[in-house]
Amino acid sequence: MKYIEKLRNSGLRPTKQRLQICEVLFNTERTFHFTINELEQKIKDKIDNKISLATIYNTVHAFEKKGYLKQIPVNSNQTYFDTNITDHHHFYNLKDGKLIDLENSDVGPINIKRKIDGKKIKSIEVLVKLED
Amino acid sequence: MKYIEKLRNSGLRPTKQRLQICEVLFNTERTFHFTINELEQKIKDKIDNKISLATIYNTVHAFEKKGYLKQIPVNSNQTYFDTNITDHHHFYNLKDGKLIDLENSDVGPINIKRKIDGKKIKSIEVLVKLED
DNA sequence: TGACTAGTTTATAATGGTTCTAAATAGCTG
DNA sequence: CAGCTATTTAGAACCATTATAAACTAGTCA
Repeated sequence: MKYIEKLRNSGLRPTKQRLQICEVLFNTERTFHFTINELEQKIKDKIDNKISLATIYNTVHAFEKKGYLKQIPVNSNQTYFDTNITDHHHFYNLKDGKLIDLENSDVGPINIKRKIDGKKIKSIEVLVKLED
Repeated sequence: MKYIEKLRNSGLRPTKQRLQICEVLFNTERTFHFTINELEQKIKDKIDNKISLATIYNTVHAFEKKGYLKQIPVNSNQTYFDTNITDHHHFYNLKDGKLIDLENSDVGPINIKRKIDGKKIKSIEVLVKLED
């Protein structure tokens, strides 16, 4: 299995559950956005055995901490994640709560001119809200 | 009271509670960011009578709908609001969860080149996460 | 291979921000 | 003032997320 190495190299034990979640998250044609609930559903559809909700939360947070997932800042009661970890931005369709990737070429470079003493920039994220 | 007109013009009855919340939110030297909990505390400090939490939620949402407040997209378990309703962006200090305004001149113009059929852009928001 | 140990998984309970409910209250219009 | 509707309120309900603590498992070392 191709994810065993990846996990071990990150200091995460390659458990059956984590490997299965890797399949769902990363063994895809395209990257995608998801909430925990949507991921839970996807796992149910693709995996025979059950993975508990707590494990899904644990795993998603572990993967995020290792940089395999990104959280997307959106105002919603649910947390959105992205399997596309490259620097990029999002449209957020207010009507259905769906996100759409924006390529960097669609936005242009963003240059933050102001500095805050003792702090460094971890990320720059642009959210473009869409309405009808 | 200077907020009576403002409220009436928006179709909101100028109740005692709403006027008091207006004082806390808008009768200030500077604009500021807040969560509902922080606002609740501020109200307790400045107002003699009690305003119920439900009313605070109702009022904040009513004001947001009327455009007197903006929600700021941040990944947090709490919702952040801003009394500065002009177009501007934010630093988000991950350490303490505090927001800092970025002037538009600190960021430069953001030009979204991609269009989505049938949708128009409601807002463009940049969040710059800060770490140590 | 057989423990030993630390890391994981799991069901379930707990937490906490937010929303709902339904009854009491207060603006507004005539 | 009367009557109507909007608003306020305490408390319950909701629901995403986190904590708990017991069972399990991967990795290690003899």
